[in-house]
Amino acid sequence: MSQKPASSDRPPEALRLDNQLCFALYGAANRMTRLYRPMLDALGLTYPQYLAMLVLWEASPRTVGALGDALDLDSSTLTPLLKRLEAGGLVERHRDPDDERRVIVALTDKGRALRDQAETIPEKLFCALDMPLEAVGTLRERLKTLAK
Amino acid sequence: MSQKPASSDRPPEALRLDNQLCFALYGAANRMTRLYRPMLDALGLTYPQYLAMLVLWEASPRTVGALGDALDLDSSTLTPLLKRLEAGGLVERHRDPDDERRVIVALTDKGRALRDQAETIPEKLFCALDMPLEAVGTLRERLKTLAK
DNA sequence: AACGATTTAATCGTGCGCGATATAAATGCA
DNA sequence: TGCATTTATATCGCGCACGATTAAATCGTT
Repeated sequence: MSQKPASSDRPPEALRLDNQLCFALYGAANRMTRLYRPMLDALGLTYPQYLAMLVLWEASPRTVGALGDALDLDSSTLTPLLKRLEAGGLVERHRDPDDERRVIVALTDKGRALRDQAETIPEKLFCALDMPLEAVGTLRERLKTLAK
Repeated sequence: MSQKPASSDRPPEALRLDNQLCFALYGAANRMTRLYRPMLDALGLTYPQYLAMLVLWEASPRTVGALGDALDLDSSTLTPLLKRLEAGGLVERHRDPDDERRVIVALTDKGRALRDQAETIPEKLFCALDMPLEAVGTLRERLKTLAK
């Protein structure tokens, strides 16, 4: 009954899009960005900018390097992003006098104030997800350790 | 003992980066792309190009719209990507004679042949993940339904 | 003090994602 | 038939991600 698949029977299961963790992750990440977009538009932030602001709301000032460590991004991504946040008046950037290689990124009053508007976002997003709180936590922790 | 957090005690738990499903997803997706990159470089493909090829290896030819449905991308993303695949000789694009609005994307012999080289990728990636097969499947299915 | 190695950030080019818009073909319907 | 509407793809601009490179400051060793 069973038969060894000939070359023409490919793709094998392993290459089917449906079986790819990578595609599930890719699609979920794209959909998540779309879910945030309308809320972040109201704050004048993009999705990666929002993540950078989360880091700064926890601790400001921070060096570019420290931000990069927290977000797992390097300066070629962060520098232009931070310049846009600076242009929007949310942060200030200046060289560290103690080590001129470093650039210190600090929230402005406007940047700190934006946190108040952001506070409603997690709740709204949780509702949009329509998923038990515990399941969200489980998934989040699983993703944190994925490929790391 | 307990105290109501004052305004200065923010950010509240809800805004902490550690608690964000969106950031876990963002980071995992970035890391996944990095994990694939060396393998895909060998095939001359980017990560989204690889996903498009997976779709075509399952069924070619397909219209741009059908590819977009499968990948959840629209023509503004796909058209340039497909032009690059065409420039690389992996696909051909031509208008559907039965409906001149549609563009049909078909694998070339070279595009079909690339599948042989791609076949080793899922196994290599699974090893790199270092995660039980069942856990990969569970995570994948969970992600498929996330925010959809 | 000198000088090579390391660290830190910026710059540049390429390829996504996607909103907004454009264009052309097909369809609906009065 | 004629014309508005809908559908399918393409175009354009912006903001990431990231590899490769550059430039400057600091560190370590002698």
